[in-house]
Amino acid sequence: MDSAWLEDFLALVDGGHFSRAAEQRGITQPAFSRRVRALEDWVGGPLFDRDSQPVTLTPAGLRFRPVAEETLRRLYQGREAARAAGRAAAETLRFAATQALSLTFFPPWLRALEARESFSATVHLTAAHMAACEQVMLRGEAQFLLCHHHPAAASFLMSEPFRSLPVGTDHLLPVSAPVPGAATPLFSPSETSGTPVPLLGFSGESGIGRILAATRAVEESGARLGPSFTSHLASVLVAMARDGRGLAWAPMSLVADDLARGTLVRAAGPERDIAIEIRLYRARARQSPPAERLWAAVAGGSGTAGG
Amino acid sequence: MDSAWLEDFLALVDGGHFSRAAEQRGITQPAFSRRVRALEDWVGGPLFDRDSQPVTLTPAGLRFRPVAEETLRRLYQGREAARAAGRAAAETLRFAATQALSLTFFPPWLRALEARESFSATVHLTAAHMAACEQVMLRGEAQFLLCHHHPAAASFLMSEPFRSLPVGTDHLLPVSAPVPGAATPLFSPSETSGTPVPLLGFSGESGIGRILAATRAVEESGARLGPSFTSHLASVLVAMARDGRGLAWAPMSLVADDLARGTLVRAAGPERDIAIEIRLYRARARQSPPAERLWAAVAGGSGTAGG
DNA sequence: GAGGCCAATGCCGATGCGGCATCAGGTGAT
DNA sequence: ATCACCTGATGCCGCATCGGCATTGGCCTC
Repeated sequence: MDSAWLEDFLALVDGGHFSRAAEQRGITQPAFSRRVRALEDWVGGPLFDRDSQPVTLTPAGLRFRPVAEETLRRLYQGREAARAAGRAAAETLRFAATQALSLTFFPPWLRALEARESFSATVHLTAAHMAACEQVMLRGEAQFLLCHHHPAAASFLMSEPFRSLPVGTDHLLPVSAPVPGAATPLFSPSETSGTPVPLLGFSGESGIGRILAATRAVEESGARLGPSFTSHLASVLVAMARDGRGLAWAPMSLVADDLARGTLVRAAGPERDIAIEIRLYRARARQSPPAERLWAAVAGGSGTAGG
Repeated sequence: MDSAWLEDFLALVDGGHFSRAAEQRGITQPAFSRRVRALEDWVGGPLFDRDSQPVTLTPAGLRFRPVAEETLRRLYQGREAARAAGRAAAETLRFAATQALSLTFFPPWLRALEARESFSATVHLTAAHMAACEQVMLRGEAQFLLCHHHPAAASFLMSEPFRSLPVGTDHLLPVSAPVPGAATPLFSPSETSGTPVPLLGFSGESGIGRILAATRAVEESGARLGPSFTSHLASVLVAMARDGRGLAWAPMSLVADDLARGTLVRAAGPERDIAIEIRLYRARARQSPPAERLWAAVAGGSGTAGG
């Protein structure tokens, strides 16, 4: 059943004459006649009484008329809706970001970018731990991934089908709640007393955890550390540290406020800070125009492209 | 837009694989692939993400899915409804009958026919005056016409494209209200007193009027008659006569009750009665099966066919 | 009875569709 | 790492179908 047949049908109902309706539909009268016949064959009975002038609808045709009208209306309406949905999806910028960056870095970074380049696209952000973010990127569910990067921590994101740009810098540093009333840490890697320092550690899915493991930062701190709690969520570990539950390595972006307010203090000197980058990753394959515009804006505005 | 494309679309949504959906749809995978592509071209954007296994819907496809489902449902539903409408119309027996026969003759005649032949078809009856009935037959809006017939009253119904069967006999007779308290007519054609007898006459559209005109019954009655009221409706004239307003020629079928009850009396002796037939007319052209069955039943059960 | 209008039909050429064979990308097993 | 297999896409070809043209046949009007 060709939807053109329905248009033909309505044109004939409207015009009342095969030849006039055919002209309106832009085909010859014989072709038009055959298409009407085809529709009648499909329905299974005559729709028009050709014996009267102008041609009139049979009972079957009378019943079929609203069907044809509604079907066409729904079809064209549906097509428009699908197009709109496709367009909206194409213009949506889909980000993935690790949770730490979603909370602190992403909002002002996006705002600055929007202010500078006046993006109007809608934005979708998937906040997850690093392993989940990588899966999202692999499945193409996000166009961009914002995460921490350290040369020692390998990832397939550094491989051929992906590219990245640096968009900021950060530090990983050990923090702890302060000793009550003082500015000295409750726990510190340099402690040598009997009980091990309780460590608030990252589980394997975490990007920061990978960096810490790769740089052997914990081991090299020289501390006797006992894992007391693990999470893949930096903010959870920070909350635990704030509560005096142990020592945690956290990104500066996440604990700057706490350090300023004194609710957390450095547990080691700045010389032990691990410098890390914040990078924006994308698949090398061509993305949607809005995504490409964003990439160009990031590349042009903030740093040099990297592989 | 071919509705088959919508079926293909839903099959692919369901199956998740081009090759499996193609098999289900009874075509090869390449052809199926092209038809899906054709639908996508028509919609104006991709509906499936072919990179995932099984293939998944894009946002546009997700939006289009209910459209495809509803469109197909409405289309098939509408087709069935149209078929049913056509079938019902084809199985409806459409009669036209003059009003006098609609009221008295038609109901018991149809009941007897149904009892004898066990028809189940629905019946439509158009009751109108003779001229309107003829138009109905000419336009094919009725398959059968039930009316009075007299050889002297010509009609195109006696011409080649029509056939007829006698289904009963009747008489036209002059009637009048009785003289109060007696069984003699208030008005009679044999009256010779000064004032003319008021005539309740048929207008030209009436079949009975034509017969009376053709047989010159009124003139040959020898009465001095003054037209006082005309109608194309026999029952109206009878009601007027019952009210003592004059003399009317009426079919026996219509006034038998009145004569039995004495609310009307004969205004002339039975020797002046005009014998008429009740005939069933049809177009010679082949009619619907139920109509042909009815015709055969009438022809076989009650009389001999006529031209 | 002739002419005009209307829809149906026969015929032909071009377009398009489907099938076959093949290609290309990705995955899993050895 | 390689091969086998499964996925969907594509080039090619034959055939069915569709549309246009010319014509027929029916009906109405003048």
